[in-house]
Amino acid sequence: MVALNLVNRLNKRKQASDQVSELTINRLSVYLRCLNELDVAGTQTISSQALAEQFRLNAAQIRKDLACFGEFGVRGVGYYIKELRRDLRQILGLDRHLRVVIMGAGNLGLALADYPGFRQEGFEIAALFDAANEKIGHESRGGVPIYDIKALKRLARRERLDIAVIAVPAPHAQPVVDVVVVAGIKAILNFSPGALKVPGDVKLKSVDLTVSLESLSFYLARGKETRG
Amino acid sequence: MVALNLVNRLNKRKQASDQVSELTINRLSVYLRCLNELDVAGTQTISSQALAEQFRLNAAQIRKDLACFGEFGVRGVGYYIKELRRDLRQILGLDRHLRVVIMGAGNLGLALADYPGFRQEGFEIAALFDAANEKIGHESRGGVPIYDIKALKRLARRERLDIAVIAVPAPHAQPVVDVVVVAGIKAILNFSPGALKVPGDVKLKSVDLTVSLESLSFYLARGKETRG
DNA sequence: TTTTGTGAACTAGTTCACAGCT
DNA sequence: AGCTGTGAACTAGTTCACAAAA
Repeated sequence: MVALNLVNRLNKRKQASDQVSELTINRLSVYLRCLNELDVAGTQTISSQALAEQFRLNAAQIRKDLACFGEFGVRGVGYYIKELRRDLRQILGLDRHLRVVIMGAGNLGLALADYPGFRQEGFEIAALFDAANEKIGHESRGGVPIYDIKALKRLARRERLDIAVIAVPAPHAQPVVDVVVVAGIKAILNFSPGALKVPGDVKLKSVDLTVSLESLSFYLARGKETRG
Repeated sequence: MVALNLVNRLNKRKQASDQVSELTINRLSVYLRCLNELDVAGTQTISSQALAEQFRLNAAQIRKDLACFGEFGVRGVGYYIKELRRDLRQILGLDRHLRVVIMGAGNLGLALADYPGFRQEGFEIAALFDAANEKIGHESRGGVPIYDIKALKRLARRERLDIAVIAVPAPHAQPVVDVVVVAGIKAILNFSPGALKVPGDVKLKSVDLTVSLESLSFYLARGKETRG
């Protein structure tokens, strides 16, 4: 009976082509983290209302976000945490092992290689790549090996590499991205400032630390003005 | 004559209370970086159209963004790069020295402390703070000193600290943020996953690396489906 | 003529409110 | 009774298109 319900729900799942917003995807990831915590705490079910209160969000928003992918709730009850957790992991593609490489074995690259948050949810930091001879052959504190950037294409051919993280200085970012693209990697998380060009079939996501800091600066300047 | 025009423009500047969107602020920071590059390259003026082409953005968008703060362009000409650069720096509050502290002297905190992008545009990494005795008294490779987190309040009283960067493990994030808030710091850049609570007069900006990676994972899973 | 600044039109995203299950 | 799923209403953000200025 439960099994049949599950099949029904999965069948109802909407087509991928519906074009889901990036904001929705980001929130699914947030919901998943919350569900993980609730699951560990032993909670069985949660309503969209209760979940919304966790991050001062609107309950309808959560329901709409989930509705992009099917019907996961039970009216009068809410969502079964274990079930929704499993469904979200599947939607986000976390039900398989994902191999990540980090381009640039400088301070930032090395820190990201050993960042515990990346290890969770099935991500594996497979390797670091750098152009500097003195770094090649060594490894991060956490044991991630550092290879020559020239070896990326070879490694990518030998084993599947899913995501590349760009942690090289700004002037090298575009050439390094080009190497990543040629190696056939289809998803890039970029930490270097400035715009990068990638082909249409490559998903690029950028985290711009300078922009983040400068926007905080704006609110500081603005705040003073308002209060003054 | 030029001086008079400048005064006119600044007088026209709209009130801060207009409530400018965060997206606009982020873009201003992007425009500024572009203007810096153009200025170094010796370019004198640029039209919103030409600027828009740099990051496949709409020209009207740029003009609207700027219009939130006044009239900076010259019809038939475009924008004088040096002038607009100076105006944007002022709007973003970058015309003064900003002091940044980093909470957490782990891999990530140490990497951020020496990150060259932060040094630009007037940001100074004043100190790292950690709770681990064996770290206190040492410094980052780049020479940023590591202090005891208990000393934050004292330091904040002695010298102005503008922005705190949270680079501690997730379970410590909220308590550390509380310490930062008590020390009177009004802007926080958070790298730890999960929601944090701050009072209304503190501006919190979060960069969630797990969410970024998981959203890339979604597009990988989705892409396969579409192509398959 | 060129290009800004901006109202109007459009598009995307959020919230409301309620029918319909359980 | 309680809570989901969703159309309708609303709000925010983007793009168009053109009058006005240099």
